Amino acid sequence: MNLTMDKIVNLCKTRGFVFPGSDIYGGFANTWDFGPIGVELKNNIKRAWWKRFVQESDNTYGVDSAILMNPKVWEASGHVASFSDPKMDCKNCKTRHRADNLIEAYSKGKVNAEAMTNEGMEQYIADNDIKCPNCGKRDWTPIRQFKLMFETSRGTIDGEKDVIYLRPETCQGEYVNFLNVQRTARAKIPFAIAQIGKSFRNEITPGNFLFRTVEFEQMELQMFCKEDSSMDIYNSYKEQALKFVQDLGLSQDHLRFHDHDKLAHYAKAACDIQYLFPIGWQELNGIHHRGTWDLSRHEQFSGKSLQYLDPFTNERYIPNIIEYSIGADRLALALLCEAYDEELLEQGDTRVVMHFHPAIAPYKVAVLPLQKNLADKAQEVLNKLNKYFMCTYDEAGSIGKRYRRQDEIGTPYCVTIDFDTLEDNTVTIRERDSMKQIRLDIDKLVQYVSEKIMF
RNA sequence: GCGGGUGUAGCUCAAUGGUAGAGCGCUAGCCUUCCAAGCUAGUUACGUGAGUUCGAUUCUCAUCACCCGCUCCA
Repeated sequence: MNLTMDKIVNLCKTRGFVFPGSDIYGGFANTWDFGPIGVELKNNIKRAWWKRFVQESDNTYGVDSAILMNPKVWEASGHVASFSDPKMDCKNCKTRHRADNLIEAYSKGKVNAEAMTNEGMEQYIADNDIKCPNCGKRDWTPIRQFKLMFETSRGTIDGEKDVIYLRPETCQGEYVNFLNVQRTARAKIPFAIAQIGKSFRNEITPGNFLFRTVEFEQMELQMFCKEDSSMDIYNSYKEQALKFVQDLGLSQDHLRFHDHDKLAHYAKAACDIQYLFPIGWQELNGIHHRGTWDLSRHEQFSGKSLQYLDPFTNERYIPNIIEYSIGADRLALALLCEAYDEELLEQGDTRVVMHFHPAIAPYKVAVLPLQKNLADKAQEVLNKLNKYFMCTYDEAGSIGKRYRRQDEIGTPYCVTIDFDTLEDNTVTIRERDSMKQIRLDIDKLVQYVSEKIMF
């Protein structure tokens, strides 16, 4: 099977995983709305991540910080200064380039373009006759800034508004709460703060369905540690991050580490886990050794001490930070791609089966009366099961057709009520992947399914 | 923002200067005791605006939206 993004998008739209944002207005570029089964999938993914990294960890604490933060946070983080790129277009071949990259490439890194003004960069490019790397001509537009943070304003009186920003990353919410969490949780280093939440980036060229969107959800944690153990922790998170996505069902063949050779100015080490999407190898998550940069900057900009007092040695220090961050939407996309399977049928047709791990499948159980006159009993069973997990019900069409409907959205179990059910209180439970059927007492269903869907 | 492309039922596609059809899907009914049955009925569309024309879904222009490149990295 040749898996394309189109197939995934199509399935998502027709079955109700994901719809184009603002659909009835013709859409709104690079926004997507999760539909009835998409929201279940995504919630299950978030729950699985939280369970693995917060619930089952003895030193990780959650927060849910505000999206809108004091603008000084973004000055401290460097986003106000650097999160807007100086871009120039080549008028000849219509390609776009970053002025600072052009200068640094030309000078082989000897000139620090980040320290230059836009006018300075334009002048430098003119003086040195820097040409378009694509077509070789020098026919540039002036530099324009592309602001990567969404701006909004606070204050109801026009003209007296303060510019504030939609957060471009969630981690600052952990950094500013570092001591709050440490104190109230009585946490000792090493410990981590985790968060799941939305971030916003005014990307120039987003795209590829859920892969890059202007509004996206991050699942990330910041581990605060001593410098001497920081590399061990960094490496440990690489392994944990890989195991997590493998446990969710991503195959080993579709995953690889990608260590960065070019590091951000604050980073001591950085590594991605890449997934083989239909569009090629792309980043799924990142693990970054951020050193003391973030907390030092916040100390500097806030004027508050962010030092940790080690209760064993009585030394005070700013901890190192290891960041582990994964995109929830991006992971959902990877899992949709991984689960997607087309089965060849006799007439040469195909049908789609989604092989989700049961823990992330939108519906765990579909309750199906063999015939419509068994609907009452089926409803009774449904009402028992949906106290424990997400279920669906279907009585329309033949039983085979209904099994296929469920296969197409990845429901792992179908429970069929037949006439024997009325006599002996048993049902047929049919498993998606094996298509095996067993007979089970109704009162044992909850336990049976619970064990199977455990993550 | 720039260049190219696209726009007809929920989906996949047709046809046409005289306002549109199919398959799939979906809904209801009949039938049916475990993997796409059958029969009957029903369901829904020309992105928006202007121009040419007696008349535009079709031609022209504009506009909007989306897709693909130029970017970046959760």
